[in-house]
Amino acid sequence: MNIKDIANLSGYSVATVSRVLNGHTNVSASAHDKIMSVVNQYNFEPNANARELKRNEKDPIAVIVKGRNNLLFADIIEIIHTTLDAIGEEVYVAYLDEDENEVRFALRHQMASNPRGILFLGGELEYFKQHFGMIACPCVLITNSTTSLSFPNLSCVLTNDEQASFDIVNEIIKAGHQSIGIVGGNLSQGQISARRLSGAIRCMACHNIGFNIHTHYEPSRYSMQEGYDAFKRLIARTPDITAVYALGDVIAIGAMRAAIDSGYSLPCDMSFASFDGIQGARFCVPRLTTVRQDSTLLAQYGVSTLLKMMSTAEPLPVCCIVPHVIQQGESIIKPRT
Amino acid sequence: MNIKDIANLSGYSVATVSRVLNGHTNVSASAHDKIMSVVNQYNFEPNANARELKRNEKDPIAVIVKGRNNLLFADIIEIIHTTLDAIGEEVYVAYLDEDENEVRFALRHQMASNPRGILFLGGELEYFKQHFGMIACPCVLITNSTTSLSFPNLSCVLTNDEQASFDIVNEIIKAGHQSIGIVGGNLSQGQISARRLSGAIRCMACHNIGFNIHTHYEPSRYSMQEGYDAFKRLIARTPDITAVYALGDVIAIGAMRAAIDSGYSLPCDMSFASFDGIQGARFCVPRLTTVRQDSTLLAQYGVSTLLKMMSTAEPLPVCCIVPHVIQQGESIIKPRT
DNA sequence: CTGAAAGCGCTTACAG
DNA sequence: CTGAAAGCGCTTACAG
Repeated sequence: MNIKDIANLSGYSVATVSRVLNGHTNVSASAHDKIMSVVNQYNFEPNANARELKRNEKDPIAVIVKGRNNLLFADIIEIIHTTLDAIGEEVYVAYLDEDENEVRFALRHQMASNPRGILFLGGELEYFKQHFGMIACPCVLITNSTTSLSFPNLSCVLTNDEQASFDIVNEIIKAGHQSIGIVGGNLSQGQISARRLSGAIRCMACHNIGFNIHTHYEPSRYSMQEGYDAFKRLIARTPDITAVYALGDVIAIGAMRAAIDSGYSLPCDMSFASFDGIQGARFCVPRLTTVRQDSTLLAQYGVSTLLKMMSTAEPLPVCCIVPHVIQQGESIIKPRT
Repeated sequence: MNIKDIANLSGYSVATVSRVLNGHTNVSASAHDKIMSVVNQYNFEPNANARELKRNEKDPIAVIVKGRNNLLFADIIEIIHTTLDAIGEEVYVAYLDEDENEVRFALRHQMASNPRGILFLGGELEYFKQHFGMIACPCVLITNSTTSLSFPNLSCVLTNDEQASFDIVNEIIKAGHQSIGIVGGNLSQGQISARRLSGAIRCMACHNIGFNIHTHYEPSRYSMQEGYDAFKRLIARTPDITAVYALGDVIAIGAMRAAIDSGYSLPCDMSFASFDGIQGARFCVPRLTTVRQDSTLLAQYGVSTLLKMMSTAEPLPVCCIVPHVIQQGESIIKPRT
């Protein structure tokens, strides 16, 4: 069943059928009604490949997701889908591993499908620096800053990781803690962990609290299991800490579980704070005090920025900082004296 | 940049370029080398729309996901992606709301894109009964049984929800509980919740334990917040229960939090068991005793079943039951006497 | 308002 | 081994 069949069945030409299908107005009411009746009778949908091949030779908006196990990204993708569905935009989502080169992938995808716009969820700035120049369509990087790059077709929307990290560590310090361990991230790759760490260190410095990265910091990937293991290593090395700041909620959930298994009772013996504000943070025991990244805003600004760029002849790249908010839980209390 | 440009640049015809690009063997080594060198120089990728339009006029495998917030599905999708990527199959994923008609969607998608196969994650049998007859390609429904339908191009892979539910409730009863509340699901739609409930009831009946669905059962959608609320309603109505069986881990996590907020201490005052085996179940406090659905096997059997059907002229629909396993946690202990 | 025709970028018989 | 040509299912000037 194709447009030619519909033409035969309705007694009109394929051109007129095509016009009706695309909502053009220069069609008589009787042609419109006749054609739509047979379209509906057969539940006809035009072939997407042929349509895109002609239309403007542009494919749907692409979403390139870096990392498969990221609950925040999962949230954001859902909202992107909902928003774009609502305005009738198709979405193509590609999931890459954390260490894959997303810009290379985008280049290949551009060749094969010529997307009208690309949303990157997560990204390594080094890759952008090297290869992004060959990307032609408007793009938005969500959760990382591109201001150091200044490509004309690349905007970004993100949380101010450094300041947010400062703010949440401030909560720990306000409660009276002087020896704070930090768990999570990998400083050699991904500037995000580095920014969070640096905000934390700045906050401690402001309060004249010492921080030795060799003894008080322990890296970990963003998973419960790795958070669990990292806490165990940290506490074995530096048992005098009274509070832990985990660079992600999933890390914190693993770390808290490790603390409990190590005989600590929470939050009395050890305070915890973290980053992200995933749903589980509000239901775990104790509830996490965390700094919430607004996934809704990240997604909505990401989409609206991209759409604006797509509809403007001379796109003006922007950098959009989404507000964060301290979400009070029960995981921070005064240290034992 | 298209295949014609590559042809000009290399001095061969588009036909020969196309042959090289598709790995045909009837091409001279010199032509192959020359053409590949310019393809690589420009990082050329053939246009996907034009290619699919010609090739066999078939699009990638489609994955139709019912419900956007399902952690088990998220797991399964990830494995599907990985498996299919590895053999060079493209995947198109569509997320529908829980109450959308996935078979109608598949019909429209078939018209527009003519997929070579469809994987349904979740599905309402009623919709399949009504409209699936018009779907032409091989399909596999994951997490629900299609044996009552007998379409020649529809297989299924699922956990035996009824038996798994029986087994986990048996754990509760073995610990000595006599008054068990059940939280979760919605019996009017989605046979899965009904099967889980019925396995639980059968188990109680086997042990001569009474169960009054009006007092001891409380429905809930599959989310932490709804699990929280449902527990509160249940405990207000039926305070004499000593154990709760939640039909999903996320419901259980919400319900446990509600129990704690109601002044219960866990697991001493109230035992919990649930269904699914998501990652968080191993890190929450107390660790959940749950019956694990094997997302890896569900995904792998789903994919391999689909591929087999796609490669066979006369596909033989199968129903594949994936083993479940009781995952011991700390959430079930003897009731207080 | 409508139709005949060109063309989007590919693949694949067909002929050599 | 290679190329000229047809055709996949659409959309859109162009002409009427």
